[in-house]
Formats: sequence, C-alpha cells, structure tokens
Amino acid sequence: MLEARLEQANLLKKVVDAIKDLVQDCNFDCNDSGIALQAMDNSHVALVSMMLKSESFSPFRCDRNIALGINLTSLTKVLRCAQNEDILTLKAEDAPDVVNLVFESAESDRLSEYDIKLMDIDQEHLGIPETEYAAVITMPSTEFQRICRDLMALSESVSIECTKEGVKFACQGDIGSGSVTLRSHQNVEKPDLNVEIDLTEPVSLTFSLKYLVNFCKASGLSSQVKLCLSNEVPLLVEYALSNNSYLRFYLAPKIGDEE
Amino acid sequence: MLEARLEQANLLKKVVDAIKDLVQDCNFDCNDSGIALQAMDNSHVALVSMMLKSESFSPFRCDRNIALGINLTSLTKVLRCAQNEDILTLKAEDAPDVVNLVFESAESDRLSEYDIKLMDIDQEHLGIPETEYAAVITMPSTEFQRICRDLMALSESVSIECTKEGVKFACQGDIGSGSVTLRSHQNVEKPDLNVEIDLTEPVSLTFSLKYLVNFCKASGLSSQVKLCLSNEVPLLVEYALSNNSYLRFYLAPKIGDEE
DNA sequence: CCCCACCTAT
DNA sequence: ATAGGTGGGG
Repeated sequence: MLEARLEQANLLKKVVDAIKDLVQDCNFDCNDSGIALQAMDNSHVALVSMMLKSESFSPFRCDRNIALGINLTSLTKVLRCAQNEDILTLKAEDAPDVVNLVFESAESDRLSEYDIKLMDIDQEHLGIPETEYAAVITMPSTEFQRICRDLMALSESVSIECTKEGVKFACQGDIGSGSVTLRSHQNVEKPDLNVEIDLTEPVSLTFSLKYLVNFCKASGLSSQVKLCLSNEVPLLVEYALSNNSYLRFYLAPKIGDEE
Repeated sequence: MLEARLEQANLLKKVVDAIKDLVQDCNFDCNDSGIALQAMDNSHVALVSMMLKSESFSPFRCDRNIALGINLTSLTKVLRCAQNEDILTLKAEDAPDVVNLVFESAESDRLSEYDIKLMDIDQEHLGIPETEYAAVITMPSTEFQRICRDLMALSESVSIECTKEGVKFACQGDIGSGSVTLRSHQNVEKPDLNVEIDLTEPVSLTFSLKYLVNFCKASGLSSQVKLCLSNEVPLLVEYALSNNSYLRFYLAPKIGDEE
C-alpha cells in the first residue's frame, strides 16, 4: 500500500496546474523512492518529468510498485478542494481502483477526503538519458517567465543563444523583432536573482514559445529555473524542489523551416 | 540619425497607453527640439498633441527631421516588454525602415532590444492656434478622472460650467442626474491637491464623457491636469510633464441637440 | 520599491 | 477558469 503525507497540499496543486495543459491522463508511479510521473504531450513535442522523492513526504510508505493512472482534470478538481494550508495524505491499496486524498487543516479541526477513480494507462516508459549539456543557465524563474511572455507578443518561436558572456533570447515577427540579453551575475544579497551560465560550448537553438510559456506555469514552485541546452537535443527546463524532488520539462528544438 | 535616451521607459509607456485608443497609427516627428506627435481620432472629434522636448532626454541627438510612422498597437506591445525601472533609448536612422527601442535595466545586467517596422503615414499637419482661454481650471488629475468616471455612470455627456466661484460638472441621464462642484482652493501642504480657477469670462460647455474618460488614462503622467475652455472652442486638457514636455488633448464641444 | 490580494476582463 | 491589471500594505 501507499501512504504519503505532504505538508503542503499546495505543492501538488501547483505541480498539477503546471502540467495539466500538456497531459490529460498519466501514471503516478509510486515506489519506495517516491512518486514519479513521466508523460509526453499529445503532439509529442514536449515531455514532462516529475519526481517527488520519498523525503519530500513525512511519513512516506510504499511497499510495492504501484502505478496510479489518473486523469489530471479530475485530480485538479479535487486538489482545488484543498485549502491553502492543508496537509495532504495520498493513499492507495496495492492493486487499487481508486486513489484516496485526505486534506487536514493544520489545526486538524477539518478533514476532507476524496477518492478518485483510477484508469489503466499504457505505460510508454521513456528512458531519458542523463545528458551532459553544452550550456546550463540558471536564472530567476519569474524572469524567464517574463521573457517568454514578452517575446510571445512578437512571435511564435524564440531562439536561445548562449555564449560565455550571456544568454540571448531573440525572435522575429510581423511587427518587428525583439531580443533580451542577460549577462551572468551574482547578487550576494538576493541569490534568487542570480543568473549563472555554465558553458562548455556555445549553443543556439529555437523553440516554440507556446510550450515555454506553458512550462512557466511552474514558476511558483521555485524561485530559480535551470535551462539546459545542447545542439540538436531537447531543451531541459528544470524547477528544483526541496529534497531533490523536481519538475522537468523537455522540449524538442525547432529545426530548419519550422523556425 | 535619432538617439534619445529616456531615464524612465515608463513615461513613454503611459503616454502611449493614454492615446492608443484614440489613434491607431501616427507619426512621431523627431527634430532637434524633441519628439512631437499630433493626430486626430478616427471620428475627428478629438485631437492628441504630444511634445517630448529634447531636454526630457539625456542625451538627445537628432541630426535631421525624421517622421517615424508607428502603429501604436505594435508600440504598446513592445513597451510592455519594458520593466518598471528600465531606461529606454530610441534609435532610428535618417531614412529608417524601423525604429529601435533598447531597454536597459538600471543594473544593466539585462538588455532588451526591439525593432518595430515603420509605416508611411500621410501627414495631415494641424496648426493649433495658441488661444487665450476664457477659463483655465487646474486640478488634481485623479480628481478629474474620478469625476468623469462617476458621471459616466449616468450619462454620455457632461456640462462643464465655470464661474468665479467654482466649476460644476453636471449631467442628466435616464436614471437621474448628477453634478460635482469644485471650489477653488489652495493646500499649502499638498499643492498637488490645489484647485485653481483662472477666469476672464464665465463658460458653459458640454462634452462627450467617453472621450474625457479616455484622456484621463494620462492621469498617471502628472498629478495635476489643466482644463482650458472658451465658448464655441474645443476644450484643451493638458497634462504637463517635466521640461515643458506635455500631453494635450483637444475635444470639440457638443452643440445644440447633441447634448 | 516590492509583494500580496483582490478584482475584472477574456 | 485563468490570467493580467490595479490597488493597498509592509
């Protein structure tokens, strides 16, 4: 059986909000190391990979591997029933028909309980190779969100060009063109504002802004976002959570005429 | 070539926000004295006149007269990409295809650059006579905005009646009628709250509230607004900016049955 | 000057 | 239902 208690029901709420527009139904794979989710979006351009490590829960118990096939729209509806400070416990039997969500108010004077029916979902398990990226950019997640939104006013796509000096987001559209260039810099007072560029080789790739804007819904999960690029390889957009948990998005670059 | 650096990108943002609903496309006329704009609204009832003097920029350089024909919707999109404290530099060649806007963050760790394609716009240059007005009312811009909004709940038009004692904004509508009367007064502590009436002859004129409310979008540009009236003559609504720069709106009075 | 919460508008 | 804008508070 699974029993996983999350101090912040809010965390799961934000995670699901950030991915529910990309993926309708997917498996939450539970085992003793935590709860994982991997799914491609309908058009197979983007991939979501979530990992909530057992350490992010307290307590966490999962005796056997269980795949919980969940419709994310249903899950969203139920998660909206949590109040801001609620504590969430996820429960499931070993061969479950339903997943059980329990919300407790911090003062434990209110207890809400929901069962969501599960579905069988074909497991297309995706081995994601751990890549060494040519460029790794760490920056404030709100800034990345802002850049993507701004440039979307001009174009469908953005090119991300990274050199030792900085990273340049650029686009062209009907009304004109635009670019935002960030230099790496440290802010000792507010490390959340740091922009860090770790580069082994210059990179330049083009991506769909629609997807990036979508990924940016996760901005509330982490003050910093990590963009990992290598030529010809999907971009990795990572929001790190506590305890090595994470929410990652992969996006295939546009190539040639697509740009 | 033109190169004009504005410490507050925000200023242009507010100016364009205030006029973009009146005018779609217009020329920004640049010469060594600054950047000017004059345009009538589509229905030729209102006229906008902006003057940003060269002294409002630092530095300001404009070798020749250049007319930059800009679509204000495009310009708005680009100005939205400026962050609050950004410094804006406008650049254009002598016979330009595009105008270039550069936003620098105060800490200059971020630099955004946009090109907007220009268009050819027929210059209907409008000689605006410098009039001696019968009544000049200076009042807090937020108060004028509030009055126009309030009265719009009742009617399409407002009469502005100015005597030595004060100014009365009045309207009649289906649900009833309303009026707001201001007496001139000084507040030594907070001169922004002054209401001043400079009158050579009593005036009473009626105007479309829709337009006035529209003009009031400029309220953020200046704490005070100046209303200049003479019988049979368009109302002048002026927002004074630093360095003798200004944003002015003219509105023809309604006459006879129109009221 | 920044952050948060409310509200409105799509 | 969601996202952006506005207004108020720290």
